[in-house]
Amino acid sequence: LKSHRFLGGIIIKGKDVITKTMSDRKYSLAGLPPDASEAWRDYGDRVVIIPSEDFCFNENLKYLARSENECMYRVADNKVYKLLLIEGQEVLIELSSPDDFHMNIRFLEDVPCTKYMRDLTAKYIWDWFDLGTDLRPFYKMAASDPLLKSITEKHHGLRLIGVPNLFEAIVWSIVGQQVNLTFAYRLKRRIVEHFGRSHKWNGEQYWLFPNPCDIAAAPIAFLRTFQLTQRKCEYLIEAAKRVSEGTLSIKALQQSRSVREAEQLLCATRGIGPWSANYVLMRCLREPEAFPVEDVGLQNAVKTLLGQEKKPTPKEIRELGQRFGKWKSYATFYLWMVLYAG
DNA sequence: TCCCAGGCCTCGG
DNA sequence: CCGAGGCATGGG
Repeated sequence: LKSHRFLGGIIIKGKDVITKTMSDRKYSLAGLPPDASEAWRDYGDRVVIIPSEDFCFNENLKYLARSENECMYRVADNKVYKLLLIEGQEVLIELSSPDDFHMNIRFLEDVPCTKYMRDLTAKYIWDWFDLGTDLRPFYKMAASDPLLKSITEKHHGLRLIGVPNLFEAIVWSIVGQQVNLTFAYRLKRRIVEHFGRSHKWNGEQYWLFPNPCDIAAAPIAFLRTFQLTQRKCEYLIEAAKRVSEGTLSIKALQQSRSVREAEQLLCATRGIGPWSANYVLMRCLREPEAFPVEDVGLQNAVKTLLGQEKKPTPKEIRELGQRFGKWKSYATFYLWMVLYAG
């Protein structure tokens, strides 16, 4: 298993000077926790994840259940169901928690026959829930921040749920531009249900996200029938080409020398602007300083919390970001909860 | 009908 | 470099 990490550096963004301190992150996207034997226990037919502290399964469930139209997993009866592709093999899992802290991974249908496969599955979940991050410094910062204090207390134990698949993160960021979320989920579902692989279990269908090459080869006219605009069709196809060619990859982004450079790499693809780039860096690359300033959800959350009439301007949001330091992405994620959970 | 939606691109200064 | 305007499309 490879271990990746961003490199540190200084980046200049507008008038802001941000000091990068990424190397202090304990584990990253493809890194195992320091001691896997302490992070989960393998019981053969199931695996029990043992998070580090500051984890509350139910808070994460609230985020996962935010939309009825989400097609990449299913939340029902306080359990999460998801189809994974591990080493080319389909693995259907059920996630539950007996005590709101530990997570049980149950393998539905075929139990992976090797411990290696079960370890990779556990690691996927570990990464998906960002269990390698020590949230204590964030909570310490948030406790004295008027904007974050109440929501971080209310949703204590919420993790920044990731989108581990780069292509999925990019597609979602393009599809979600300038349309309401209900519609965006519908668009994504149409794409996934046409181009993706699925597996039926117990009367429900579970989907893998489509391969970029299939979307790269799709005619625009056909994508248009999903009610995507002409522009978005072009953007999706272009992005799909770059991901399938390898021009855009997790590795390339991780090898960027700064967040700024990673942002520029993403923005080099037509249709990916500052919002999409930061969204992808936040959800897929887990860049702590990623900050989607243009995000209307973020703006509305701040507006609500401050009880203002008008949405804050991007400039005001950027100023807020200053005091979030290297926790901008986490602050954003928690602020979003204002919209889902009231 | 009108405004809004988890923006991006182009183009004129 | 920046700001305004156009783009497209469904939801409420």
